[in-house]
Amino acid sequence: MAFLNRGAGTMGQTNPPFMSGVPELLLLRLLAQREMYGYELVKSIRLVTGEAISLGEGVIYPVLHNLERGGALKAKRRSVDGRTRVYYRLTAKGRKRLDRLHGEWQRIESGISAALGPVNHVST
Amino acid sequence: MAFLNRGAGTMGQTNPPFMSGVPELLLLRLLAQREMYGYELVKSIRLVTGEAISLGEGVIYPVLHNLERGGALKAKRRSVDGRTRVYYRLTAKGRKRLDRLHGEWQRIESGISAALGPVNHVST
DNA sequence: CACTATACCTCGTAGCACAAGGTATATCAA
DNA sequence: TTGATATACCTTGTGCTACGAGGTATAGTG
Repeated sequence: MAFLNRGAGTMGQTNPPFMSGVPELLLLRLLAQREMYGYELVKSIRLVTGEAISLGEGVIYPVLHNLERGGALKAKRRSVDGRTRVYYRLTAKGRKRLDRLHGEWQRIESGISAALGPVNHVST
Repeated sequence: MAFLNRGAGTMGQTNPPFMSGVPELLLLRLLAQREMYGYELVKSIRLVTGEAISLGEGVIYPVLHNLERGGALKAKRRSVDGRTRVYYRLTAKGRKRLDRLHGEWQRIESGISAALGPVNHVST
């Protein structure tokens, strides 16, 4: 069935692993509440997830850059106390992307929930 | 800080991506209910997740083999209608692994839930 | 003056999930 | 008979994500 290749072209294009994009989702979500800078986002993610998820700067910064390049975020450099911060703000495009990713996540999450089980509540 | 390398040894050992291991979790969970064979598991995952998650044979079989090698599963070949099936059964070790992965998943899932939002309920 | 915290960044790599393809048998239809 | 479809197993190569490590620079503290 190699002939019904998705994108056409040179071949060999794989779909992103089904569980990926969570870092992106978290970033977009946080930035939907207020504008923040990278280092702050790193700390914030650990905080809001109750230490459950801890993403390093090596994960955050590249994602931030990608999102900006894609037009989902707008960056603004600002100097505070002699330190340069890069603040990110969600654009309309980013908002849409957030909604899409959010939906995808919910689908997956509820799928897994269903598989993991009835959770053995008190039965009727 | 390269000196506080986790396992010691040759260097360069990375942690598994924080969201991985879900295929494994699903397989273990299904096999905790009853013994099944590979091809059946492929279909089953699509079913129980309500089409939300669809893992191909290229994902399932290798994971199955790994789990068996690790002693979490016990395999048994059986011939049905002239077709050879490899049935997998959960071992005690597999049961423990399932519980561990299940716990980890819950931690992560609730972390993400928390981040994604209070869901804007009626506030006090 | 060293150490820690803040704040940005990039590079190399490990590991995972993926598509594609390959083997073989059974069933059904043309 | 031939071909297609479904069952049932498998492995190989690769794309991509997330990861750790490391690098720069400034500010504050002991």
